[in-house]
Amino acid sequence: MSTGPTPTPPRPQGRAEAAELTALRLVATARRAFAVQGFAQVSLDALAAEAGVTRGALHHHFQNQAGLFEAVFRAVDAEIGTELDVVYEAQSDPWAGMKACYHAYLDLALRPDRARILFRDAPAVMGARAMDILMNSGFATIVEDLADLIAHGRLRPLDPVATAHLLNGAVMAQALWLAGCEGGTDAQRSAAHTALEAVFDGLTLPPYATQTALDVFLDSLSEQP
Amino acid sequence: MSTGPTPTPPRPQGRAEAAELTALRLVATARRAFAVQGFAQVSLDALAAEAGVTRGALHHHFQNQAGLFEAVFRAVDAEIGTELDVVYEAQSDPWAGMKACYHAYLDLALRPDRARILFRDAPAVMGARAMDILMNSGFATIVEDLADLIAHGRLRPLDPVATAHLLNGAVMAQALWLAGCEGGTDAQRSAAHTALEAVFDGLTLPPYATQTALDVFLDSLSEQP
DNA sequence: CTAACTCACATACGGACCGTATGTCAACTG
DNA sequence: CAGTTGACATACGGTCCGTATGTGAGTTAG
Repeated sequence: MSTGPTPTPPRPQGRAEAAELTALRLVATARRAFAVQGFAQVSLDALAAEAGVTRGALHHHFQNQAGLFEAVFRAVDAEIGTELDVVYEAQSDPWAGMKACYHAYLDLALRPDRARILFRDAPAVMGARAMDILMNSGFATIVEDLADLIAHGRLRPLDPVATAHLLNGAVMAQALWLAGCEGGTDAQRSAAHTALEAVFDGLTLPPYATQTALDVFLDSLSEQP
Repeated sequence: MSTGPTPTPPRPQGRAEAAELTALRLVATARRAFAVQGFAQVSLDALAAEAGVTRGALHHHFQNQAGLFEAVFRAVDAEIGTELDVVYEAQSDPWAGMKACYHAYLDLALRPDRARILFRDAPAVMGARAMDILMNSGFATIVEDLADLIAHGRLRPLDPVATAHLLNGAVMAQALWLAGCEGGTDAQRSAAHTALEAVFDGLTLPPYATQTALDVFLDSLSEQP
């Protein structure tokens, strides 16, 4: 067999692989353009030229500008998902892992190259589907983990599905709000994290639910205007 | 003087009044169009025709489509402001009045003919200025009232400006989130109100800060999925 | 091995739409 | 009453998008 055909051919690149590459190149180029210029300011002509193809190729892979945007949107969402997997694995405790993921989501999703796409343009371009997609990313996993935590007595006996909606809604609200303020000030971002921590405290069993995080946050308001 | 010229002439309508009328007509027509079709789907040709003028008149009053949108945006924001004044006056207690205003803001701003303009299209069209304008609507008044409440011992000794930012940010985050979900379900809306009430509880002095509202909300999650 | 077929992509076309530049006529002013 | 201002209409140029059609390389069947 010597240097026989590898299971993943590296060079030959049949027609299908080449097509997928151009689609990926278009998505990558579009992502950069959408992030810095915004959806409405991006010209498909310029975009295709920058990607080294014509608009014909673009319309072959994506129905229209909104379709291309949705592909970019899903790519960014998926990318955050894989990064969150790393965050989760780094924590030994499942409850700590879940909390770390929500905190990390705020930072990861609000990165300048992502915030505009996810939270500023997506609602206008995709409507309610935008938030639906973001909310349901890894939703099933969250529900499972919550059910486990509740079953093991780590959390109050809440409905896992409703609680997952609550947590996702809370973090999404903070993200939308901060994205609308150009990422927000450092104080605003830390306030969002503290508010999130307060929600987590509320989910734990009574001995842990002291609402200390919210108190600390409110007290800090007295000092730094 | 008999029937001399009234201070607000009802009929004659000089050139200035007529011009203002057409501008108002354009804003009113645009508001309806933006609310139902969304910014990007509105044609200025059709808009001007529906208002009974040409696009030349439109561009005489507004620089471009974004300028017209911003006029509509500010009109909606101002309209909510006057409605909130009524809500505030209906409450005898200043703290109750402030709380009622924030709760009312959620309902008033999320009305179907307003939510899309304020929270879905505005961030894409106007950028960060959108949230800036909404945040600063009546901001000075809120700060004054908070300072009074704190001085009279109704609230914890917090910085009024920072607290006003906190409250406005909280209600704006809830509104943005619900607007992204097509107004949200009834359960989501009541959850937003409950979360808001929890923040209010946290601002009151220790004897009142029992976080009961959040507890009630969390307990309710166990029953209705 | 070759001929037919498929498909990724390019080219060409028609049309909607926007912003500006220019024209016009009524209302105001000295 | 003549000059000026300003509100609005008309006309034009240009950008951009979506589709329809053409083409040539890659794939497959016989």
